[in-house]
Amino acid sequence: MTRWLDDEEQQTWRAFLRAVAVVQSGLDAQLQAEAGMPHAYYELLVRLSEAPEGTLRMSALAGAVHSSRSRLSHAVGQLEQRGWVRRAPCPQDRRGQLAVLTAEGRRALQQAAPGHVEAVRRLLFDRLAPAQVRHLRGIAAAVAG
Amino acid sequence: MTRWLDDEEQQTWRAFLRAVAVVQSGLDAQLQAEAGMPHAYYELLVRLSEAPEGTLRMSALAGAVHSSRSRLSHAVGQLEQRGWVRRAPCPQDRRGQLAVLTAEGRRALQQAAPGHVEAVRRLLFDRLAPAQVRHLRGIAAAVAG
DNA sequence: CCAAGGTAGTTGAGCGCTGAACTATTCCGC
DNA sequence: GCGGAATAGTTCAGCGCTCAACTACCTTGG
Repeated sequence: MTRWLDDEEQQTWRAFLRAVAVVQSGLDAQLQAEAGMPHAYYELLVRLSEAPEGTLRMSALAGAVHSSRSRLSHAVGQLEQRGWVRRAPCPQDRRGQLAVLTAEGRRALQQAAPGHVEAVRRLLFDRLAPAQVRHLRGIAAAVAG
Repeated sequence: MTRWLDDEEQQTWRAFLRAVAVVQSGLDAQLQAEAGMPHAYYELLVRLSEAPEGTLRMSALAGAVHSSRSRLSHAVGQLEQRGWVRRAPCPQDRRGQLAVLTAEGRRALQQAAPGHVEAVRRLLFDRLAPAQVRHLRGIAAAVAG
């Protein structure tokens, strides 16, 4: 009944898990060491920095990083404590909150970015041939669904 | 100086992150819901089940799943509390500990496995063409390093 | 209008992980 | 052999996440 994995699939699966672990832990280690933030927080800063006025509704930000509302609320709380983000009431909807990137937050992001990009290259792109990078794009898109 | 990501790399990277998040959260959700354990614990049970006598030195088990000693110690503590693993002193090295899969642990693994494999297929393999699976293997191996 | 249900966001408890001490044992060079 | 370094494993504090309430506000049907 169960469609078990054959040997090749098993190997692919385990290599996949290992690769993901290597990339993620490497990424988190680099950001934590050099910028004092986990990767999830870095992504929040990136999304905010790309938004007009560095501002996004909480729910829009949650959607952008595919995070739960709860997680985002905790995370923004942390970012706020560090002075990288501030909350503001949403004019159109009094239930809503805006997350606003502060100047200090933008500075923190700019300082973190080069090391982060370097890590992304070192951990992922530099290890792949150009054809593999092309393939990865399609694979990732298909899996992301 | 910094080798920034071009548009295509950016898209690949974000798709990769998203794909990984989908697979991991889907996997964890399935195991948590149907077997009451996180994926990391499932992997420990798998590695133990593959070892002779269902037994491995703590450090060997840590190596097998690429886990820190600290993390493993906590995890085995949990598995022990659930009766799925027991600890035993290591005869050759009095510093050492053996993690031993119990009959109950093996049963828990057998019950969890079909649903887990189904999730792996649904989240990863079913979304990829055969050629993509072949490519993924090489990519994952290269990144796992 | 206004009550019922949906939506936005927060909060609190508990879990798993990390990194840094800490203990106990073994290994190694003199 | 013996004293110092390395190794095995545990423990603790703190962090980020999940899940389930909970509050506050908006929307919609009667």
